[in-house]
Amino acid sequence: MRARFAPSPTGYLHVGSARTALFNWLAVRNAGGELVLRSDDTDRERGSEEYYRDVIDGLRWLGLDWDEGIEVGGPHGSYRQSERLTRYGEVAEELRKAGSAYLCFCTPDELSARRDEARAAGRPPGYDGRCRTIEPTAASERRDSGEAAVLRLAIPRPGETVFEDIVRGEVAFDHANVEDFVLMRSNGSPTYHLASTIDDVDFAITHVIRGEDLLSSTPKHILIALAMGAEPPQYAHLSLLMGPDGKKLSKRHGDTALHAYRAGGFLPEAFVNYVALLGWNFGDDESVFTRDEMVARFDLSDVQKNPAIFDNEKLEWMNGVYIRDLAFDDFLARTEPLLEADLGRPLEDAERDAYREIAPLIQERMRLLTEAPEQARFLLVDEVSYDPASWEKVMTKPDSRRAVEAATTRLEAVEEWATDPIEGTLREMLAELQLNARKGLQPLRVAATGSSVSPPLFESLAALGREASLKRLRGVLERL
RNA sequence: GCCCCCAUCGUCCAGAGGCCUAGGACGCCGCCCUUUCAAGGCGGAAACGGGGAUUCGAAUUCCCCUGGGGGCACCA
Repeated sequence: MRARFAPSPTGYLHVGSARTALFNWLAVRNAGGELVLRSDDTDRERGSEEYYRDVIDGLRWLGLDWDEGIEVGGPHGSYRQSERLTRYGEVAEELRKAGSAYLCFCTPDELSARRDEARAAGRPPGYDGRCRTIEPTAASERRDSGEAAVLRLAIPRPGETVFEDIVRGEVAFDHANVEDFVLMRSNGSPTYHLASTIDDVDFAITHVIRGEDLLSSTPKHILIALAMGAEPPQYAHLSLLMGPDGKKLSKRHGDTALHAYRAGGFLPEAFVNYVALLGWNFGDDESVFTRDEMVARFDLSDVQKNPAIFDNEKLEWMNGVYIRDLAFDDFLARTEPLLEADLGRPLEDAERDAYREIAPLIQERMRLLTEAPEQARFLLVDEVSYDPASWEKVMTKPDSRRAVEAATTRLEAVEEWATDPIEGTLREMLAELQLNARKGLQPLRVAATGSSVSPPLFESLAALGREASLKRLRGVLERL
């Protein structure tokens, strides 16, 4: 099996393309075949190097490797279409000479006028084929004398293209609905249909796995391959990803660029696991599984035919599962840089130690890596800023001042500043003041961390250190 | 307008004629645990779009309708 992922660098890699890439990768790895990465960059107006890099970075981040193609090379020469233009020209000329394609001199204005006409009359809006009857030699002469011409494929008429789609089963298109489409533009550049199909043939691609948006273009690609004398590959058309409103996933639904998920604190493993579930299932009612397990069980023919809605909630849940699963060192390696970015400076040794003390507790309660700075910030700043809602909710209660006062006095006397002694001391305080934990401890939490939501209190105080903890308690006393 | 694809809880998937009083996961709602928040445990609400046909028997097969999606460029 040889499959390919062929993004066009006209935008950032978005989650829909990432899923297509993943399914290609899974199919290939399951079959022990090769994955080719090429760049369909024939659109030089919209393409850019920045997008090209973004696609590659995105695939690498997801851990989807390829065996051949851009960046890694391979036996088929350049894998960027912009560098294969002469090849496309050669094939186009061969097709024309063989009579499979013909020159067309209709102007864009004429074409769109006729298209509107046909649409209004309820006929298929495709090109009507009028230049097809022009004598080939006469046509070449007109072109050679400078008249603008495009090259069109002469679709067999009457006719029909039927193929067996791996996910959809048999699909048939009557050629009455397939126009004699353009192969070469009047400026001599190939269209997507031509370039892409030639590449698939030249690179010996056996399986084309792509989005359903290309389903109705498939007869065109099959017909080109056939005209080239090649055997068309097998096709698998994946349903599209939708936004929460059931419409095709797009910028309207927020940032759909893959890099936004990376920046948003998602783990690539979680992202891959979640996306694999969109249109496929692992079996056994399991939804969390490793990459190896996924590869072992993946089968294109099990892929769902209907479109799936991308559910950020479930992705976040899964991300939390993966975060909790991270080895501690790995967790630190992934979150400490975020803390430093948040602080705008490197962590000092003492801060690093403090963070590592409560990091296990933070790890348990995160869904996104980006929450680490929020949870640990109280350890790393001199002055906490009090969350207004938390202050209002907790500090305005009648017992708050007593609790903070009593806690301050008692904590000052704690000999060993560690979780257990702190807890012991504070529990005594609760008993003495006859306060329950909610009333007596929440004020301390807000005082120490600035928020009513934080890692567990005793550990937080221990990690904060005696001086800083007491300073914050006293500071609160002044405000109460 | 024309062509193609699709149709099970709010969402993602199980279900390939009787095992279905339709199963799991996310989310949601209770309860438990608990110093907050999470995590975890237990329980709950929640779906086969409609109509025909085939069959002793349809979520599962066929047809129609409806609904949703995609495509119809000298874009990819």
